[in-house]
Amino acid sequence: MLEDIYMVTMKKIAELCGVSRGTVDRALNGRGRVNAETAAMIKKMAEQLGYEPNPAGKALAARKNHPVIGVLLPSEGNAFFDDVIHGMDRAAAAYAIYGLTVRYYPMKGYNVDKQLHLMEQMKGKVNALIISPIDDARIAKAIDDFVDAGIFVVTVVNDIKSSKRHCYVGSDYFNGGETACALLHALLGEQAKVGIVMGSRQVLGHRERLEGFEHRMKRLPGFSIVDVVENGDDEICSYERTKNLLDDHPDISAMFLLAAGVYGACRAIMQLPEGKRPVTIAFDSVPSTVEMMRQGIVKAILYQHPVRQGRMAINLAFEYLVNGRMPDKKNYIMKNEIRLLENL
Amino acid sequence: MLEDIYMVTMKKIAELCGVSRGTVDRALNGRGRVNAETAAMIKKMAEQLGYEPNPAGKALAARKNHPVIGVLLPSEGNAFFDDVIHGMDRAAAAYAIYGLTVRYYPMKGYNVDKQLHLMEQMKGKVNALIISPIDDARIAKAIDDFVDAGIFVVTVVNDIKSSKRHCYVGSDYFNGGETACALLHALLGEQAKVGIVMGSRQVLGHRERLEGFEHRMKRLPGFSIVDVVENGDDEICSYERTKNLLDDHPDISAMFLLAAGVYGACRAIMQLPEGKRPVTIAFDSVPSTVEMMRQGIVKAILYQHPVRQGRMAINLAFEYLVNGRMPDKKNYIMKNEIRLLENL
DNA sequence: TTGTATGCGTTATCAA
DNA sequence: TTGATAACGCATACAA
Repeated sequence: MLEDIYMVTMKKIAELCGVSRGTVDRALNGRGRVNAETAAMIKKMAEQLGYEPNPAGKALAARKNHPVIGVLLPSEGNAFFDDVIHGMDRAAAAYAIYGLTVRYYPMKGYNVDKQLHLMEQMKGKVNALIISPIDDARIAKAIDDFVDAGIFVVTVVNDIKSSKRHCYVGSDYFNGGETACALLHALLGEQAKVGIVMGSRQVLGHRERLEGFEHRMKRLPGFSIVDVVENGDDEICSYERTKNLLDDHPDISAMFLLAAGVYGACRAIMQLPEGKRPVTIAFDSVPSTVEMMRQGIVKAILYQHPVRQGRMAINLAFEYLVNGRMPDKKNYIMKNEIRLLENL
Repeated sequence: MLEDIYMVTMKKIAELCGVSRGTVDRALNGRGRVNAETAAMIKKMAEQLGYEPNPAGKALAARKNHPVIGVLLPSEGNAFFDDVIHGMDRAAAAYAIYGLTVRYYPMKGYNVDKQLHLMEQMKGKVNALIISPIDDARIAKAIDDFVDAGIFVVTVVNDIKSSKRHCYVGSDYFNGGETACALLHALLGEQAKVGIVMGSRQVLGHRERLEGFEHRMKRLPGFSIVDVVENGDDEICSYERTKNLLDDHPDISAMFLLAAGVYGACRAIMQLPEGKRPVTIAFDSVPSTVEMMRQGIVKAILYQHPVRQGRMAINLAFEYLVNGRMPDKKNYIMKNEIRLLENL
């Protein structure tokens, strides 16, 4: 009987220990005001019986609490986050019955001061923080302050490993780079001259993708990276830099667009005659990229389950706030999926 | 305040209607023994206030009920279902606190009489049926009997559209075929002579995959199907038929393994000299197929989220049994993902 | 330091 | 046909 382990209730423990339910509650939840010996005895008993608190009971009793999750994302003008937020909204709707509220703090781009400012605003207003942090020491420090103040912190999409955040939900960027390289290998065969367009070396995920790509490439002697340009996630810049890249290196046979700015880069690629265009792959199925797949410019994309990332982040915060459950892993990593136009 | 709409409880409705909570319960849950007019009034009030039952309350009260989900799968000796069952187990563990039990009825292969026999055994013992049905009129009839008896029925992995099943969880097989064809196109370019190994034309999903492949191929004049062989999901048969296929058609440049028997087919392919081997793709990342990817025989697979399929099937049954919520869709379709060795 | 009473929202049982 | 009451598991305010 699988469910028998859940049949262990506080009431039962109280009976077995010959104390009241209140005492059991205080002992198990460390609320103090309880004899040290009795507490030890109760804890031991709970341990032995494999007591697990019943979430439904907790939820019911906690109706007066109205925990708030604060969500801080650089989502303005970044279509990828639309899907992340969609996942969050759906999860939030499901948990509204527990009195859970989600409050969004959107920002544009990767300005450290701006992000710090928003974090300052959130202080005292949220019981959990979901953040897509900039990879910066000051941000790490600010996150640690939240954790030290007893706030539950989840990083999503981007991570800061040096911080005390409770856990991370996102993709494996290094593996994304490896997979991209293997994909180009599968598409092109043994020989390729690759042009790479990235967002910014300031962004940890972008760097890791590049490293993953290079790492996988070591096993491919016929592969070489012609050049790597940065577009700062800006479409116009992406267009210009890609145009220059293609002009300078007419021998490029593959393009790897490892971050935003896909549309701009593709516009530059489209200027080449149809037979001369490099095989192009990109990340994420945002609308403009899908359009470029329809046009035949982008051959395949790597998909990182943005909706699930959003849902999972809310999930973890919910479990902590409402059920008092710590995440059982430090990292929740989504697979990098390969998608063609056919299986978008 | 988003959560205010959920603050509508049965108690509140009872007060507003000037009746007791018991009456509200009977009216809203259609348990009978209630005056038609009062029932209508209560329902209207609940509707107006946007009443949503509180799952936590339900869970607590439903501890006395022990709903049982019966799961009938042709899982014996089929590694794909291991993942499906894993997803079910995890979901079941999460719902055990609601007193939910899952009971498995495994079978081997696609014998209609055997499946009917097991369904007969389940009668009266389960409150919901999750089944991977054989595409047969007698099975459809048996499913209808369950539905008529008030049992909630979910088809998973395989479907019978002609039955009254409440909903289907699985993949889009036609799209899987299309995607496979597009993938081979991406890997091989414009020219390909394709050999196809399938399980059985008796299996709806296999037929649909083949149709999807053929449909997508219409846009590829350089593509042709050399031959289609059936292996009955048997490794030895798969090996023999594939061997004959390759012997008869030395010009084959691509192999599409659209069902089980991947290992057997690969063993036949391995007998060809390394430079002469066709580009091979297959479905599902079962261990033996993964091994064939490591060996470099299978270049890519199509992945159909088996774990999520299992989880979702349990989910739907749970929502119905415990929360009384009908599924909001008839079909829950997983994406066909493309995976290389790198992103398995 | 400990016990008791009450309430959260729903359902089931029994009495009216 | 209805209403009252207890119960599910947990948390908390208050009494002892």
